[in-house]
Amino acid sequence: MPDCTFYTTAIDYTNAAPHIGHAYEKVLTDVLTRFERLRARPVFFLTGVDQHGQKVQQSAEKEGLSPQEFADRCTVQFIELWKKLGIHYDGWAATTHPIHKRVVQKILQRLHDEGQLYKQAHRGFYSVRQEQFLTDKERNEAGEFGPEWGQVVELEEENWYFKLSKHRDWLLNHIDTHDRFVIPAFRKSELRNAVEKLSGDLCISRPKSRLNWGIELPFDTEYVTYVWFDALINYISFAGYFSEGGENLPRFESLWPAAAHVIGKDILIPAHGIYWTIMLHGMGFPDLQIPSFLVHGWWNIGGAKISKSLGNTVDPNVLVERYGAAALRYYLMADIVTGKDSDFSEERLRGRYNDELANNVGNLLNRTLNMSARYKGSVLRNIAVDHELLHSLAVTEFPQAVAAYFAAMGDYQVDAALRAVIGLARFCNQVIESIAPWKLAKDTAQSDLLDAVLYHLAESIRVVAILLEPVLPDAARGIFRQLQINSEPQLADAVWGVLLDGHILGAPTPLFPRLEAPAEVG
RNA sequence: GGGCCUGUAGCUCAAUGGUUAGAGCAGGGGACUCAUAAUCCCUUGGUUGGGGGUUCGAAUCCCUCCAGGCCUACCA
Repeated sequence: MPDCTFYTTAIDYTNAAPHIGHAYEKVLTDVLTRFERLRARPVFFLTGVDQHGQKVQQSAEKEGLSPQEFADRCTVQFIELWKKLGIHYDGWAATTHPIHKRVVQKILQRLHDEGQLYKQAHRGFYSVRQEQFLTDKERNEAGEFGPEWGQVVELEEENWYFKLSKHRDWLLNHIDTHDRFVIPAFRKSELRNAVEKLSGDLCISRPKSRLNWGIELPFDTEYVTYVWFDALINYISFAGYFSEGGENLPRFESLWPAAAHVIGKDILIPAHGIYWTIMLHGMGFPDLQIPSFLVHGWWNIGGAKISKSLGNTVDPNVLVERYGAAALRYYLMADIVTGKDSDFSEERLRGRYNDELANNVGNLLNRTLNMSARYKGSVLRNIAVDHELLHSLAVTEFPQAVAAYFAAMGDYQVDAALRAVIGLARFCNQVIESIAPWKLAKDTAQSDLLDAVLYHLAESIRVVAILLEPVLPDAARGIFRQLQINSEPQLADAVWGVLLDGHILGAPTPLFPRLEAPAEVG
């Protein structure tokens, strides 16, 4: 078993600028990773870019660049965005990297040596314009290939194939016997249906005469590797598989199998659920070494899916500039149920941020620190006072919120985890209204109760900060600074009673300034 | 055509076959003054898409129809 939790994301295709869906997947994985770090468990987060393939080659040609130049230029956009969003990854998978090429070629060579690959001629209809073979799927209702394909010729071409179908029954059994193989469960049944229909093998090559932007087959240099076969291997090539040492890669045995490949619903079938899983099995990985998939949904816009042709793409860079990384991260985690689709709305982004972070959490911190400074000189006293509501906060609400948070995070339900945290903060605001510390401050006989209220609030806020850390790492540290806690947030401290008697709180500064709608443009 | 999924308050979502289907936001009314015009309380709002069935009991299980999404295909 691995001793380090390994999360990966899909690697993004360097053919277009990142959109909100790319950002969501990386933030989600970043949050899962930070959660592991927060509880002091070793974790490795791998993400990257998929740079080979026909579309990159074509786009590069259009702009008069080499494929590498084009891919590099696109790659920078992703790296810059991850920096802005605070995505803290441990490994970067770029498929044009020599390490990756070497591993892909070693795998291919071995599969070839073991007789798992074969060469076969394929005769079919080929679109010269689109540079691809057409199947019956591409025929229109009249049974013809439409004008969008340009000149269509019938030709014969030899290619290399991976014996996929002989693993079909194994895969069905694996699906049936491994509950967490695909999360959420309904995606698993979709995959199962697809596998049952599986027939035929996987073409893993492209002749160089058609496409040369790829990894050369080591045993047949007239061909390059099909882009999916190449790309999927990033999950192991950058995790140290077949490492020769000295490459600054992690130790493969400590990572594998991945706790979750975080992917979108569009690439479960067939790419990951069938191709990748069978590739691993073909390479000799036993059942226990087969990774799991966490399949997330899509952000729609106005009910329609994001597409360049509809022109409804949302540039995450614009959102970060407009609202900040924290607001975007929070919204992307809070307003979608992991696995399902959601509708993107800037109004909801502002609404949830203002209500839940600014008005609820931020203001709770602010009013608590203010009252402490005003009434108690910012000195926290841990005094035992018998008070029903405070008792219920410390003994019931607090542990329940922490437990709900853990349960939700364990199921990748970040939205539910956040609800638990916000609920705790909300309860604290209710406690304040109910006890009204400003009234206690006018009566010296109530001094101990006033101290107790402030202590309970500070403790709750401290843990709210810890629990928010995976989603809002900077804000969590901001809360710690205002509370004048010098340690780093960690889940081991998400228990009651850590702040000491006599602890001095800091001065309040609005932590989540309210967001306004951008001014209407023209 | 087939398969999978979804349908719960205006919106986003809860509710493991078990009290009178809940929460947040939005809407309405009020209170408070520590605070980021924040907060708190009360409140409006439901034929759980329709219909039928199983059950002592159904949002939940079964059938059917409707609406939507995704996948896939002339062999279910």
